[in-house]
Amino acid sequence: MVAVRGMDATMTGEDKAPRTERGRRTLRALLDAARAEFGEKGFHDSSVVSITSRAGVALGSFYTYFDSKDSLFRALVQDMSMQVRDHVAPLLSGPGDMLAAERRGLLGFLEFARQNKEIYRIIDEAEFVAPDAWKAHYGTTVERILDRFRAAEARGEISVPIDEAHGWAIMGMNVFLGLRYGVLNEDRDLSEVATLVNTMLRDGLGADR
Amino acid sequence: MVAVRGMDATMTGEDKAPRTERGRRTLRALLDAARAEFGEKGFHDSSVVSITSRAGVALGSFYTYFDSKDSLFRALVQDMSMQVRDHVAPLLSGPGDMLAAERRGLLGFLEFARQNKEIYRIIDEAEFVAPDAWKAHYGTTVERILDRFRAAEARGEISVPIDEAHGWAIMGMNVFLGLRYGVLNEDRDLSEVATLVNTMLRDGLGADR
Amino acid sequence: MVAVRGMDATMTGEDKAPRTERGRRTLRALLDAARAEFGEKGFHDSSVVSITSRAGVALGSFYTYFDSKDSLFRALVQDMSMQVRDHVAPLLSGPGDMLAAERRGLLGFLEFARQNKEIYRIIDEAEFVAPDAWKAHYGTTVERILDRFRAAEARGEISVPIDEAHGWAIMGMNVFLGLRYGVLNEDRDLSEVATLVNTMLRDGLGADR
Amino acid sequence: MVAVRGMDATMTGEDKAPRTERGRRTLRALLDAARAEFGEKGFHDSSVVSITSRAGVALGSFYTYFDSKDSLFRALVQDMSMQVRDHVAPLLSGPGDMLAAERRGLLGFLEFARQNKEIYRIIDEAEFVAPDAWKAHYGTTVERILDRFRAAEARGEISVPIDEAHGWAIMGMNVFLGLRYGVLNEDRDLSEVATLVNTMLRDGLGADR
DNA sequence: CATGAATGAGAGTTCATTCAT
DNA sequence: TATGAATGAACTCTCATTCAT
Repeated sequence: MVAVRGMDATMTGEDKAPRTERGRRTLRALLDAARAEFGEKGFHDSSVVSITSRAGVALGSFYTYFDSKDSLFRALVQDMSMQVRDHVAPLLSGPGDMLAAERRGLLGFLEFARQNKEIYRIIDEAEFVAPDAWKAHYGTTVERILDRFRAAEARGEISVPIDEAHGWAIMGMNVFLGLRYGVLNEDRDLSEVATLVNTMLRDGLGADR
Repeated sequence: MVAVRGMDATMTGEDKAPRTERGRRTLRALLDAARAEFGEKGFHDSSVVSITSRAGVALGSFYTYFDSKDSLFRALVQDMSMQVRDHVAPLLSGPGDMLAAERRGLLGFLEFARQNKEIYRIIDEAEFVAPDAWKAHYGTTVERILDRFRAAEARGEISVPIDEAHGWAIMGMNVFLGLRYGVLNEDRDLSEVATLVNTMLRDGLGADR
Repeated sequence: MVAVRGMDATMTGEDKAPRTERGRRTLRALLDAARAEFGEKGFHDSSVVSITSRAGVALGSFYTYFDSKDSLFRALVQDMSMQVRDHVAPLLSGPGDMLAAERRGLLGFLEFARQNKEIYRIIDEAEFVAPDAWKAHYGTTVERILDRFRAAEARGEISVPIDEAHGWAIMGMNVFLGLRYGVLNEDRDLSEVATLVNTMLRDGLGADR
Repeated sequence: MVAVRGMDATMTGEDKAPRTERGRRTLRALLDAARAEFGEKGFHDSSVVSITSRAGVALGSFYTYFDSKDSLFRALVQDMSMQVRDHVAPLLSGPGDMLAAERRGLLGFLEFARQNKEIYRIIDEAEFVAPDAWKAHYGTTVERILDRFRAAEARGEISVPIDEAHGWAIMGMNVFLGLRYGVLNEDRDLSEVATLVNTMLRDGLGADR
């Protein structure tokens, strides 16, 4: 069983929070089942019956904890989003300059994607199933990237004035690398990939140096 | 009515090609309707009835030309894929070095995404609806990027040895920029974005130059 | 409402057995409705909507108990098959030799066919709708006939060595007589028919005796 | 291509008779295709498109010759019925008494069934698809049997007074034997089966002789 | 006569959601 | 809180038949 961090908090305001220990267990079982189901089959091929039977609870119990299949999906996206961040954030602080930190962060992300392929899929499918949740995730991700870059800029580590577009570009890079080397294939050493891309990010591809 | 380039050719081998002029018109109407429908509502919220009524033909006529809703979607993805390429390819040849060409290509892509938001959505949703078509599209896109980069490397325009990962990174950048500045919002001058990112790609972000 | 003997048992292994009393009632209603519907209109002109509306339940409830229209039909054939046997079997034991028993069995069968015309139709249509169920029914019927005949042969009641073909011949006779005098018309005294045929079976038609 | 005897005549009064040689060829192609299709797949799984494409003619041409799928089926049943009779009838006249003739007839029928399995299936499925055609076929078949038997009775070859029920009984025997040893399996020498059953018919099964 | 595109009623099936127990 | 039967709208797909060319 996968620990679903902070889900109780996440649910405040939406859906229905459990009041007993038994309820807490049922909720957790449903969330784990949903994560597996959505990860494997995608939102539309997943069904509430299948999720409840995976979870070992009755169909009706689903609606004790969630308003709808959609709302479960949204709750899941929020949670996954937090998990990614929790995994990557600590790696960003540490010795060295911003680019070194950024390399550690990317590597951590690639490893995380490889070990949690469902999370990747769920978050990405949100673009079509729960656009708001998708935007919330990628919007704050860009914000964080930009915060780091602007701090580096202030410290003089970066020579070009940082623009929002830099954030989206970097994020796009990371996401596609995660998809290609984390999720779709495991045919590559992730550390190598991280270094390669980090170098490009630092020095560019131009020959005139 | 949007011209659906080469769809007749695309359909060879799958689904059923029309043999009369009337049939050709019906097929085109269906393709245009489907493109609009899928673009607006996404695959799962689109329905065959809705597509046929948009197209002004009877429900049954759909199955005169397509084996299933899925197969129409796949045909559409293939076609959209070709359209993107046909729009961008010519921009890549022209004066200047590879990075200049790359900038023109990115700008063209961003403009195309802004003007053809449905295409963007359809291709991206394919990741979840028709993974093979998605892989075909992004796989060949990466190949083309790498071909260009390797040629530039051979000419000495690039100082680092090009690796497949560079291709995925660049593509990810472009895709997310297209999404952010082409599809989601029109709040930004695309030329500016293209320049900004192209500069980063050439020189990197590092201050040590 | 017709009692559907042993259907609960029959359903074990296929389709879904009800777990509550209410479910049991719904299942029974569906089976009764299906029997009437298939009997009247045949498999292909029967529809699931029509069956459920006859049964007074919602369309969706059908799929709570059956995997498909086909699987209901198969379940029904199995059940009908058992009903015929249950009706005829007791008549076969009793006073007198095998031919006397056989006469009682045929008469019972003819009467049963006349009173349960739907059963007749359903089992026979299975030849085209559910061939395996059809073969199961007629295969075991022949086996039983042959068992009885071989026993009679062992007791010396029969002068010719019994062969499988005798079983199929006798069964064919019975089936067509059931169709003609039980199902298609009621213009004949069944006892008379049974006697007539039984006599033929005992003595043959040849004059040289 | 199978010659479809007398179909032109059969069609008089129903459907539309061809007036040109070309039309005659198209009609024949359709009939042959339909016979194969119905024989293989049964009435309901056969489709008009499939029949026309087997026949190598356009879908629309079907309705140049037939009023409907049903009416084609009926025409086919009538034709098959005649074919069976044409095959069996000559065997019934010849040397020996009625029982000897009857044996030759049964053998001919079994062989015919084995060589023309589609015919068997089509005629039998008529019970559920075109009951009138079915009754016409089996009704006249019984009549013919009874005519032969009554003649034999008049000649003193038969010791029991012949009743209609004898006809149905004999026919049922023959039909099931045809199904079992002609259509379903070819594991048996047909001549042996015919002899066996003929003997039973002459002498009965009783031991007291 | 031949063609094949067009039609649309109708079928079987799915599944999120409700609710009585 | 848990259960699972009941519901019915919605959907995809089939196919006999019509008809303009």
